[in-house]
Amino acid sequence: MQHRLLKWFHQNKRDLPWRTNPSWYKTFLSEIILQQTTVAQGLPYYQKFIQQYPDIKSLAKADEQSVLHLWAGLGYYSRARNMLKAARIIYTEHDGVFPQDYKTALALPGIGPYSAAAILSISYNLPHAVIDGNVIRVICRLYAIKEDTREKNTLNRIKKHATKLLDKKAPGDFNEAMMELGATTCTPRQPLCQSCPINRFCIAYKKNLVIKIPYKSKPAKKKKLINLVGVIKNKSQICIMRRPDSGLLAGMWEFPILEIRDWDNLDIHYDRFKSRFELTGQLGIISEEMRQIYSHIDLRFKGIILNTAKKSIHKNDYVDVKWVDFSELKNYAIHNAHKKIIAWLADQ
DNA sequence: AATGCGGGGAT
DNA sequence: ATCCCAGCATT
Repeated sequence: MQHRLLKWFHQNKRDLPWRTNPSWYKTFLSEIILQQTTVAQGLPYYQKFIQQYPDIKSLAKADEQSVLHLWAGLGYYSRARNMLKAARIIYTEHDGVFPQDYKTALALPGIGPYSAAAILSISYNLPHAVIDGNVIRVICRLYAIKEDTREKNTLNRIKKHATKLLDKKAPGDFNEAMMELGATTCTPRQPLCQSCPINRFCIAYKKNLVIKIPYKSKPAKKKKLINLVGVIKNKSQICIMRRPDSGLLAGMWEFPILEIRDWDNLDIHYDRFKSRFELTGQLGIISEEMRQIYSHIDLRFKGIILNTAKKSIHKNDYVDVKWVDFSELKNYAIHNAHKKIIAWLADQ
């Protein structure tokens, strides 16, 4: 099994930038970026990061806002913040080299069981089996495991299989091969079982259960939220604020918002917005409804332009305030929902 | 064990 | 509109 898989991998692996002249740093960077993220989505970000921060020293010495700015749009922003923290620890406490044992790796911020196993196996050929979404799917099908993959019990079974299967001579290649197979052949919806190198070992394939496996229970329903997004203008300047360092979109810049229950009584919302930020001013145009789906929130929002004569403003829970020209907005780490507001403004 | 944390693509 | 994908940290 291992031999067939490895041979397939060597013949079919995708040509990805972290695979040419590999180093632990490239692996580290790519693995953090690819957490909860497809290669297609993460690739341009990897290119930007390796260009701007080519080695551990340059990353360790970067400031958080620069890293968040480069990360903006990719989501799960704590990954960026933790990656920076980890880089600083590696640089100052581990002589600038990624730790070579599992426990020490796991202690780094943002490095969990998956990333530790991935980096240690790929960079140092250490025998740790990775368990990611691809591996879960491949193993569930190989052994026709029908139980809910959200359950701890099921994951423990999968981990046992993965550890047993791991090729101890080439753990890095084996791990990459399993994930590559899951990403390109043993896919969720239309798996290419005919061209799978290990279909002869696959119980789900034999029993015609491939499309029913793996089973995953439904996640909780998303909470619905509605925001009024205030584009507060003083002459040519626009007000942006930075969110607190924890919680949703931590540390990111945005236009000040007001949470509302529905779109009725817009005049009242408008007054509440002004009193919340201790503003006076004239209401301008209001945008069409926009939408952003987060992992646990379904957000609908509209932009509303507000012209004010003064720059005094109340911060509320925000930690920083700036007045900038429209053209300067691109220099700030602004999350995707409010990039949609910027696109709307650009259209005016 | 459950929840919080983004974004995008396919159907 | 509704499905799906993908790890880590905190509670």
